[in-house]
Amino acid sequence: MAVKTRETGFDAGVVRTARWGRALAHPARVTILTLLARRQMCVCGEIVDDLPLAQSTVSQHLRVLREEGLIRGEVDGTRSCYCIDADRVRAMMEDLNRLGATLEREAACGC
Amino acid sequence: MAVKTRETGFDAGVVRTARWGRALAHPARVTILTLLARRQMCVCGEIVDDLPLAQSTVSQHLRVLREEGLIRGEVDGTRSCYCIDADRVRAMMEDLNRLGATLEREAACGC
DNA sequence: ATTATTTATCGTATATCGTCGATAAACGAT
DNA sequence: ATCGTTTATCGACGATATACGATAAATAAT
Repeated sequence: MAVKTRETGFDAGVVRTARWGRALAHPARVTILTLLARRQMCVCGEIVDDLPLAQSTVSQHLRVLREEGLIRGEVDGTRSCYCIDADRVRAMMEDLNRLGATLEREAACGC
Repeated sequence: MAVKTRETGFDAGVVRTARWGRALAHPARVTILTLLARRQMCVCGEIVDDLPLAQSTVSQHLRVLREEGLIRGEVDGTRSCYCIDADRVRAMMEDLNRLGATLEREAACGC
């Protein structure tokens, strides 16, 4: 604890949690994740059909999720095949639950 | 399920989850929440002292958290007293854990 | 070989976010 | 009444985020 990142002055763990938040901060990205979970198989461009967004925009959101490690992509011929990275999802949920536990612990306040 | 918001075309539950993500998407806001949890009492401007940001900026982040309902504020004389809204935090964690459960359920994929 | 399909990236436009200083409002203290 | 303290809001500005169309690259299909 109390490890601050030099640039921002924020606790490193807090920064990590905030990055998870940012990854989930757009409905398109949450939708993509649930979509990839629903179909057991890695889906590719069908994601575009299920979203009210242009193909290039969906590709951007996929990139964000990929950069955070929540999904992995593989090229399969002309199409791309994405799937959830279970380990990273678990890591994310651990961080988020750690925050939740911290917040709920002493939530009894006189306000 | 399958309730879409008219404006965006996204599932309503997904939009709600994304809003939680957005609330947590900045280190300052995560810090504020943990700070309010650490001190049992509602703290006010001491938050500013613990953050590497200007007072007005902190006030903005407080506003975001307030708008999402995660914290509540009360004016006490010349100072403002904030504290965590335990119910909303619980609601947030429920939503996030629901997402987590969905994502981890069928994470076994051939990729 | 040509054509069609799929997807990532580029360029760009717009909107939202993050930040600060300045200011105003409310209150306590003198 | 005046002054200091605290905090929310405003205005401005740069930085990100979001969105789209166009394009390029790679492959499949003819």
